[in-house]
Amino acid sequence: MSIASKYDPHVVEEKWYSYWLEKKLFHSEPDNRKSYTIVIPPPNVTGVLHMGHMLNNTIQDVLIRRARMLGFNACWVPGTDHASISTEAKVVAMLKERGIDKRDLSREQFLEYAWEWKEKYGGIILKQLRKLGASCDWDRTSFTMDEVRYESVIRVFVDLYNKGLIYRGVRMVNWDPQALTAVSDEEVIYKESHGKLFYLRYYLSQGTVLPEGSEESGIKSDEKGQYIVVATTRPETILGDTAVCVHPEDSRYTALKGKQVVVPGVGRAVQIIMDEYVDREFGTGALKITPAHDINDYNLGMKYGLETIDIFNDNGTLNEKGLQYAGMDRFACRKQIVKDLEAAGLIEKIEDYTNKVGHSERTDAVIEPKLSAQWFVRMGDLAKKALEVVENDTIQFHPAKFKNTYRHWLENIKDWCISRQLWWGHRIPAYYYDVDGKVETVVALNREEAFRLVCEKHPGVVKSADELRQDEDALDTWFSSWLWPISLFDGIRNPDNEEIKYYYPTETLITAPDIIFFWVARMIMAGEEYRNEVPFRHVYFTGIVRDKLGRKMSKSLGNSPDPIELIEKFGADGVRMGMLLTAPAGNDIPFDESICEQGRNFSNKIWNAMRLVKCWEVSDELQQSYDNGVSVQWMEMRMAQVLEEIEKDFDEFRLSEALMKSYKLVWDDFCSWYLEMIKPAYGTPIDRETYEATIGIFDRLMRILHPFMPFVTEEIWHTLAERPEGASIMVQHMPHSVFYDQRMLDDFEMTREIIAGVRNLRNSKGLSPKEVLDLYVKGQCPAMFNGIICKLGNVGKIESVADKVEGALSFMIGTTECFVPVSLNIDKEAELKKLNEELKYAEGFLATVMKKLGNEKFVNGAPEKVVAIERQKKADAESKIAALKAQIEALG
RNA sequence: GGGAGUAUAGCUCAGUUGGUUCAGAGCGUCUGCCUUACAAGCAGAAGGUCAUUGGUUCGAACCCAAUUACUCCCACCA
Repeated sequence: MSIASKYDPHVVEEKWYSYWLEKKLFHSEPDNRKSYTIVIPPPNVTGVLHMGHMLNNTIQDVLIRRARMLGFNACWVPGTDHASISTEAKVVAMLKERGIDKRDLSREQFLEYAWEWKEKYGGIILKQLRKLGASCDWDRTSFTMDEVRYESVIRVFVDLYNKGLIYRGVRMVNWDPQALTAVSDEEVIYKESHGKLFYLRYYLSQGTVLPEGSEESGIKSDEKGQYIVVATTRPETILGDTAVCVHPEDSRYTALKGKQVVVPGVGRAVQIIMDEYVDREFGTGALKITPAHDINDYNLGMKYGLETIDIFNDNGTLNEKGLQYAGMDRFACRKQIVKDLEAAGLIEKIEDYTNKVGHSERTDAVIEPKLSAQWFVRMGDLAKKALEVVENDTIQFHPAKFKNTYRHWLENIKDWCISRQLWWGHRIPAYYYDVDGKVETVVALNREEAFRLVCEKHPGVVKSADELRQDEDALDTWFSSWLWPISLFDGIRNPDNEEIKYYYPTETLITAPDIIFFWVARMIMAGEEYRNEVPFRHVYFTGIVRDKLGRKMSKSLGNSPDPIELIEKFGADGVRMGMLLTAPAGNDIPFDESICEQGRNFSNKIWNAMRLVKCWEVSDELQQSYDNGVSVQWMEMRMAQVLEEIEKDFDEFRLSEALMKSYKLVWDDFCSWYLEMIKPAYGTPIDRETYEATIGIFDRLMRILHPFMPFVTEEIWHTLAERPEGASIMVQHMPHSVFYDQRMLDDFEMTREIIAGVRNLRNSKGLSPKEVLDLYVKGQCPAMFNGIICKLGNVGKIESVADKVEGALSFMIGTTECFVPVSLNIDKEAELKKLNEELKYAEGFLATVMKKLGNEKFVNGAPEKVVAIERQKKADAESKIAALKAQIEALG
């Protein structure tokens, strides 16, 4: 038979993926089996596969394939996310390249381009997932903006609004005065910039008299009166000042409590407020408060009921509140106001100062914090329920340490701002109209419905639906993602449909820990609100894939390998295995291409094991030998033992451990031991019974490995035996652990050690593996595997002896002495040295044991079992020491 | 600034309720082998003061405290 000695994944992977698709093996329909559902964390629709996806989706595939083989109705639903911010940014950039400015387009025109873009690049990432072997039910592929998902999102918005859980409020946004739009936090780039820190004088209001002795503190005075000094980097914003704040425990300013100061150059008297927010060390410890132009100031303004004075126009020029500076650009104003204040003697000093200033990623303009009306979801009750189900382990986190992070966030949660100043996304279904010069709002599923509501509320005010003005903003992308596990099965629009009842709740969510708040927490909230049930039972947090220097993978660093190229190089199975081996849950993965080599080598190892087995000539006449019978028995038991461990690992989501154990079971136990044990001598046949047993074992080993390495296992499974048309390993039963005899396994461990001892002896003495040696054993030794020892150690005969053998090399396994007579001269010096070292070690060991046993507190305090073990150790050590001493004496 | 986490062999990680000499695995390294499935392989070996310092205990890699270093998340420095 001619089978290539190297496994070639390329043909195999193509072949089996098409086969699986063709036989509809990934597709799921509700039936009477138990469901096992995973919903994919939807990747950005215009994204391309990176290493993070590889890891995440490999894990999902492992779990879903295993569930399928365990007899569940496994359903893995794929889909993509419209990702408002990043997709819109990409479309804007694309338009710019074509010489089109977004501002010149209408909303409709822009969206047309955006959909065009989506059609062109959307879903590339899903195609790439197929290369990885992902067993998604592709018939169910969804998009967060397709019809079902769109309607679900809008319905939820309307519903929450009607329940009073959605409201409109004020919030500080990052305003780009050049693009005339708000930009997201992610689009703000903080740059170091060299500016000045201006120290301004705020005089106390006329008539204010401070008590004696306050001069040496923060309060100064000159001919014009008493004043305090406030430091600022943005002197132009004093036009919007409505307070000055100091720390309540700052002794320099205690006298100021309840007093007022005058904003320099503006003449407005503002109150002094006291709050612990102020950093006493910074500047003079006094802070000017401009609620309209700084988020912290805004919060303080809310807390103390301060007036909010917005001094800017949208384009960054001063408005009428800017007094004589109205119409000037904000930076020109800064220069002018400094000049004017200096002239008026209101500036104490100016220092150089370096700080970080936010710039717009799109236009590079300096970001202006600006108050604006936004939509919010009330988090109170939703958060409470979401916290509860994680605290009481209805939902389990793996690893559990993320519960802490989760708790902290939910306990300090703020309302969720869900409006975004974007076009690409779900447009907010709020409609505005005017009644007596006042703007009124209705929220409805669509314009017609809105019109109907308006007619009820204010009959005759609005003539037609077209007159209603719909909100220009789109919803935060997470406002659609949080419904994903429900909306995928149409559970929002049709809450009682068969699919949602069957597939929901899903089983496990696999995601990265950095979106625990954005996504995980909110899905839990939505699940509680709309299904009254958690969306998943387990959350498996993957690590972040880094390069081998520990840096995050990023495009700009160019340190992210192309997963598709990796698959080309090492095969999908190799890459999958490489990723999983170094990826315990929640740990970051320092990724190095070379770890995929181990996976590739393993594929090859299995391939060659198959080659070996398939090239044996099978004899029907030959009786199974005793040794072969024992070998089969041992392998079966060993497999049962490891399976037990693997099952436990899966229960605890220790996937790397489970894979490593499977790896060693196949490579070490099966290939290195079992196959060597039963391998017939060259040119001789193997008996049928052993052969069939071996095929059976091989078959089950492939099933164990299948979730990790789907392609190579399918290929080999088909090679091992004739399979009916349409058969596939992916729908075979996963082997279960069965009873095994621990004694027999322990005996074999001893056998292994004896064989290793003999081999080691050869190695260290330069004896050829071809030279047959004899073995004499003094002490306990299982005879069951003697034939195996002879075969694998190339031992001629094994004899049990009562006394030590003169002139032989020796080694000890526990308290058992093994002697190997050799023809060559024994190097007495070296032997003595080795024996003395062992003796020294054994005596040291005995000493520690004796110390323990001599300690009354130990003997009385420790459990009996532990003491008994110590006594046994003492006895073993003593007999070992006696044996070693005897050997040393014999040599010397 | 607030919160969370990590520290064990050259690298990546196990180590379950404190109790066997418990200090482990894989990779890498070194030595010897082209042995008839596989050199993408086979047979062996070496490698660690369990970050540091104290404490609790008969007994600590494990529990407690402090220190040091690193990582992540959130908020952002007037």
